[in-house]
Amino acid sequence: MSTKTKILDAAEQLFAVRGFNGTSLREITSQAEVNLAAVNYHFGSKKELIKAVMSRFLDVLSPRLTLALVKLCEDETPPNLVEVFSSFVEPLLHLNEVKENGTSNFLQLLGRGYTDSQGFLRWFLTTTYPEVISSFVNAVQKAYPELTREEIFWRLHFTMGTVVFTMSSSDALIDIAVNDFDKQTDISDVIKRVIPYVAAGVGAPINKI
Amino acid sequence: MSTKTKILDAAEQLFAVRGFNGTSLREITSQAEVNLAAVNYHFGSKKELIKAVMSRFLDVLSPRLTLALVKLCEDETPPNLVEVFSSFVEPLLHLNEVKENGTSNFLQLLGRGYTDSQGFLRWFLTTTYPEVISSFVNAVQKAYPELTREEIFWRLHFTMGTVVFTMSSSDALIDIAVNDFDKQTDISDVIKRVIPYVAAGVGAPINKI
DNA sequence: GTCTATAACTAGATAGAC
DNA sequence: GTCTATCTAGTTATAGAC
Repeated sequence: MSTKTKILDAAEQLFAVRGFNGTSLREITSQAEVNLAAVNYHFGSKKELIKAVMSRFLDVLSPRLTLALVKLCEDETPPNLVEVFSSFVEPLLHLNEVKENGTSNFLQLLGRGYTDSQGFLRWFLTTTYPEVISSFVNAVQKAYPELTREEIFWRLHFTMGTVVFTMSSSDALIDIAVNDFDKQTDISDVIKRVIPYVAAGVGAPINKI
Repeated sequence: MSTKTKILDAAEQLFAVRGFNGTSLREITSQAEVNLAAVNYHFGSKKELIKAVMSRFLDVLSPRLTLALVKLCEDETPPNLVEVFSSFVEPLLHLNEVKENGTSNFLQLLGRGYTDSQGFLRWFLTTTYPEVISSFVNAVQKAYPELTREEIFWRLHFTMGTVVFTMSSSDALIDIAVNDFDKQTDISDVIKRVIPYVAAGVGAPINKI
């Protein structure tokens, strides 16, 4: 296993748990059992390392997810919102096959990236992987044509919040669920629970304000 | 204006924008125009300062919100979910009268607190202000009795995510909305938009998994 | 490519003069 | 209560030997 990969793996796990700001290069390199200077040799800076960690997931997820959404829209009959959000399940869970804990790590990182580091990750995501977002907006518009683009904008951000926040604290939530309700739960259960919630939210009646 | 208040005001604003980890005591004291050592003199540590900033809001919000929720549940007819979530509006907007930008700052801080600092704020909130949470769970249960406690647990966390995430990036979202849709928007508009979303989410049909 | 050593800087906290 | 000065420990990043 190369030094580069060792760094990426350690960074991924630590970033997910402690956030980007909360993780030092020293912690990463000591967990990876490589030299501190290796990060700067291989990635140039901490910011570039963050991008590399995210890209490793996004390069796998983005085409799969875009394809699923485009395919759904090709049907004669328009999709419903539960179907739109269900399109995320396979591409997201596929990350578990690429990497141990891939799905959970990725979603937690996404959550971190939106609140740590003043929106730099939002910028990176929207400029580097815009096709995911546009195919998603497209699918929602087909499923619920009465929604204005403005209303879609807001509701997609609410959805992003729901998912990202839930996932960034999913470990704690799963712990609580196991203790309080004595139910074994994992990340795919959480995903299945969140789909009806966000589908209903996006599909809520339009409120004139 | 006392040194203590000057520190609280500066910390509140900086924490909201940059997060707790992302704000140094030096930034706070220099914006407050007080001496660095004053923070430790008045609050003891950065952690205690964070608690003090949050408590200033929670001491006002908590009784008002609890009262509104309890009152709603006293009616003969059970409340609907839109009414439950609408109960939050007045107590939240009231924070604007206590402090300039109070509502927005508080909600942003709440968002920060859930992702920064490994759940220490979650612990602080649930142990110090438990009556808000229990009166909320109670109201939801009255509005939608078919929901199991476990399902309520999950959906309330999804809701927390929606609100907290939206609010922690509300400045950026409002900017985008103003630019892309040419619509003046403020925090109370965002709150009004989010209510139908979360009400529909919590009220979603139950999915057997 | 990988290492040691260290530069250059920032963090939170505190002792002690006033 | 408020100040300066300083401590200790942490940070990212890099120069240069191997």
